[in-house]
Amino acid sequence: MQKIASERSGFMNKKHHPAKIEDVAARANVSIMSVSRAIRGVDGVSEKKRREILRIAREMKYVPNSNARSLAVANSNLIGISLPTFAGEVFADILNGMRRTFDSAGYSSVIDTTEYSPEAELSWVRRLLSWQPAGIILTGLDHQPETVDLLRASPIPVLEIWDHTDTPIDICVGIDHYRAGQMIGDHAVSLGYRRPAFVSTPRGHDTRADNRLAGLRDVFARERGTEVLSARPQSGNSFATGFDGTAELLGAGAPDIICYLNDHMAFGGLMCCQMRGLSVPQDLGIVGFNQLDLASVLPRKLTTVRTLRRLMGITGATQLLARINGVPTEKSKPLPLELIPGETTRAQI
Amino acid sequence: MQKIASERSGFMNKKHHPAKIEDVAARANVSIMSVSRAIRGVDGVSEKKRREILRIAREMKYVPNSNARSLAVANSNLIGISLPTFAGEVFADILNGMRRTFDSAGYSSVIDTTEYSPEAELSWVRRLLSWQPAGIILTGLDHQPETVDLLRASPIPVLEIWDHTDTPIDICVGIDHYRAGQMIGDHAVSLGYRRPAFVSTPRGHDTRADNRLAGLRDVFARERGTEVLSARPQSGNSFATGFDGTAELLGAGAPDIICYLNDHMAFGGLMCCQMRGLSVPQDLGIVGFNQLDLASVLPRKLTTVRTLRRLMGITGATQLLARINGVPTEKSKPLPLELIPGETTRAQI
DNA sequence: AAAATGAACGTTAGCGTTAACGTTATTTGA
DNA sequence: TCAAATAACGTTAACGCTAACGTTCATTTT
Repeated sequence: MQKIASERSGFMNKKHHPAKIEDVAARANVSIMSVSRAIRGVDGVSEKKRREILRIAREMKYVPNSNARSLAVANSNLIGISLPTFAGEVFADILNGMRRTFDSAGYSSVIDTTEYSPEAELSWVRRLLSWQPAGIILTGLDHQPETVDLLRASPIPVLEIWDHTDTPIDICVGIDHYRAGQMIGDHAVSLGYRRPAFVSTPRGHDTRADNRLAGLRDVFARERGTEVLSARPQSGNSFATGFDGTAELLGAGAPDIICYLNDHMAFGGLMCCQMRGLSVPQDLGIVGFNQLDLASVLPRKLTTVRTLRRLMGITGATQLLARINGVPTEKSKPLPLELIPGETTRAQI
Repeated sequence: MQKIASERSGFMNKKHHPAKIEDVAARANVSIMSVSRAIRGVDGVSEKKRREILRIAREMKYVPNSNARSLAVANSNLIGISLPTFAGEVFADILNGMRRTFDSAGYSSVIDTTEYSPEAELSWVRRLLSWQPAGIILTGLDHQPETVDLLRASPIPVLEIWDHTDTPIDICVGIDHYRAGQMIGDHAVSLGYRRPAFVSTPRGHDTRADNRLAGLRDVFARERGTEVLSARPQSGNSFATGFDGTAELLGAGAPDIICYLNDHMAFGGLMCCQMRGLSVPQDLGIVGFNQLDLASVLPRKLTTVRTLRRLMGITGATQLLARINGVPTEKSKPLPLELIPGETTRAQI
């Protein structure tokens, strides 16, 4: 004597309410559970009935309610991801690696960007937790204390990606940005450069930029006893930042090599040099970072550092999936860096 | 005589189960409903008790279960978004515009990329529908019939963005790509060009590229009676595509102007010309699209078409929110295009 | 002073699904 | 041939939350 659920709406002057499992069951003359089993592909229904049920479900345009499912099984197949920004290739590459991995494992990813704000990250984490995600991914290591508390208190696996530390919240996959700065410094020193400079953005919370600068600075302090000039112009985009930062540095001091936060900025720098009639690498060395797509068409090969971003995404996702499935995993996994010598720095002296 | 829910786990050798509303209620000596009301900020609790409850909830690190909430109220504050790709500035710009708008209205967005596959779009739409989202956004107009059926059958508002049509699934905000192609064609014709070519990617389902090419083709057919050469190399990225496509076209015919799917490809083309010793615009005209960041640092201003992508995102999101709130909205809203004459095409003759 | 009001709570009944356990036919084994 | 095993179902009770309606008790109104 149960009433059919879809009748609850009294009269339906608009689009009618979507079918639920109950409606499919009624129409197929089976119990709700048989429909549930048929839909999920678990056994407990005969092949004949399963086909029949699936046919009817399709006919009725039945779409399972994930909220009800997640509530019943007390978890979801969502992976929550926090990125600083969608701009640029870097995070898009990492993201693609992760997504491909999650997709093929049946997980969906929900993404938010924080624009480099730990407060925004915290509010995202709060929202995420309310969805009972299977896992959470944060970019970098710079979090609000409450973010860390919340995540530690929850049973949900957490991956910190892009940066590297031995003491992650849970697990960590990334590169050592300080080491990257050192690599660039070592290379520059080996080529005989003496007056380095660094261009990045004025973002308060891009600790990767700070770490790379620190690595570079330490090498030059040790090997040459020189300071690293630094510019952080507030420009609209990476290309402009590189251009403006270079102009600023060329006005302020007389660097013989400028290192940039990424290849796009380095390109902006190259354009600035070209405009001022400076030749690269004769008058000035230029070093990028990340080996971005742009570099593939430049007539002069850019000196840069290769970061395996896609691989990082895949590795991170794989590690997180392992954690989710209870497989023991390494706390922290650093990815290799490779300095790519190019023609925007002078040849070995 | 109700048992405390958190005790259900028998013994808790790991992190204990997260607190639920019931636990907070017990600890605060009030009913579940008072906690619910306090958390949601609706009235029905005294200020004194509300503060007390919120304090306790925070102490217990209580996080509401969104699945249960969505199930109970039969909707969510999710907006599902489908994009072709995260690569490139275009969709990142649109996305940023949309996200900002949704965020400030209290909605979260869940995003998926289809890599230009309508099949992938369909499976995403299916998954989306199961989450009872408040709205759905698709990029472009090229969908599987079943996608359209599903969305038409559901009561959920749908926005199609980036492209333009008078017969959207529900509502539509974008630009007319055919018109954009015509604009480029008109400009090229007015500058006296006679042998146009077009470079894009080999993606089967980027109908925008096809529409722009069609617009360009029709103008040249009408005004000059000439064909448009076309190259669609399978390269790794936009820059390389532009480079390779240009090489291909220069080998095949003798175009006097090449139009590209976007500025990045145009830059690849410029680099190809530079390498071959061709001077732009004397030997060849170059036209980009979208006015991307890169263009801001190029020494020679690129002829391109400005698209208001961020505005498009904001407009689209605003329209969709209006639909969600039952406010009457226009079916379809085209955004303006502006041709930006530059120095990579010859001056008016 | 009795009645009417309203704020501040609590109770009940779902929301749509699944896990766990029943029940009924059908097959199998000795 | 009959108990035992198995396949194919159905029933019941959650999952954590909220809408709708009850209840209580201090105010206000007449």
